[in-house]
Amino acid sequence: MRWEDLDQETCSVARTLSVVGDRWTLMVLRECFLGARRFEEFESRLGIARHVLADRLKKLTEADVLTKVAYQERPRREEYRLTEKGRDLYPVMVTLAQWGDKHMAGAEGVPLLRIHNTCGHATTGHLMCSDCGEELHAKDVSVKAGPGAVRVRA
Amino acid sequence: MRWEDLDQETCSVARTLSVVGDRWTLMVLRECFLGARRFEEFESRLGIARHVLADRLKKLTEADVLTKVAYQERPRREEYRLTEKGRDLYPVMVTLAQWGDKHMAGAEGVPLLRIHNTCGHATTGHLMCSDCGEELHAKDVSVKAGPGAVRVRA
DNA sequence: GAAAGTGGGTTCCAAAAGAGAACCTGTCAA
DNA sequence: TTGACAGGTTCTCTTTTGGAACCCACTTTC
Repeated sequence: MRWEDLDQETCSVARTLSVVGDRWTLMVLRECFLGARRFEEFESRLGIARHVLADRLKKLTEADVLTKVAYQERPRREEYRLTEKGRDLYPVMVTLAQWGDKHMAGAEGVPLLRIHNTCGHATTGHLMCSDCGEELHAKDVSVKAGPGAVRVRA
Repeated sequence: MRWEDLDQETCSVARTLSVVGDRWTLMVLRECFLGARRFEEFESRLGIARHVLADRLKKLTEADVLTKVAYQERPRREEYRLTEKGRDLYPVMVTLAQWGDKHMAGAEGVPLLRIHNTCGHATTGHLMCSDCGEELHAKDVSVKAGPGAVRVRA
């Protein structure tokens, strides 16, 4: 299967990955959530090849995950900002980061703490059921074909 | 920067992506959570090139995300199962799927519903603060250098 | 007013990774 | 003895990266 065909899949994970599942794309988005906006910033923070960065920013903009906003005229300069759709990827970032905190941090501890400004404490996000409020674990969740299922998976 | 250097980064997202941030790896893991275990199953469900699949399964096994378990002797046949470390990636899968549900599903609706067996209802996971129990949103969370921070980021 | 700097790219080449198909290895069943 | 099955490996060809150089519209400095 070619990567470009992924968005045709009857699976939300596959469809999401068709947008952000690339080697560099999630790293670019990480920098967005950490405040990066300009081409130069992304390049120097990530050490990514410039044409690859240009391509990823273009694709993310086309996918409406980022948007270009002019921050000066003459010479016109534009920066990239997360859209609402892009900000909706925040839970993905947090869950990725937390897996890294748990399984990839060395003896020296986690590199970055997340502070919940609302309550003022260092926080970890827990995935809770929208219905009963209990924490969701893989073993307690099964899947069922939804309205958009073309074929049912085992 | 080369992809292999990512696990040296002082960032849990980068470190996580060094293990699962590959084009195909997350698709392989999706199938694991949907019940796939055998080489043949992964191949036919994903349409992935066989040598790429072999390579990803090997790397995931080396990273202790999957483990090989013999399910028959003579001829010896082994299947791949998620380890505890692998199952810990479940929140990542759910958040990816939910983003796809929200932003990539067409008019026909979401392809797959997740049922929380504990309460019996179709569920969506919400990321809640471990401390105050409120839902975590990007705008309410800031970052701070943790004990494992080598250099502080802006 | 020429030279250098800035931000955001594009172009080039060599190297690495991917797609697709064919082939290999035990083992059993027909 | 021929085939089938599961799980790979090997081959060739195409696509994508990594890294460096170049470009362009302006501005600032000499």
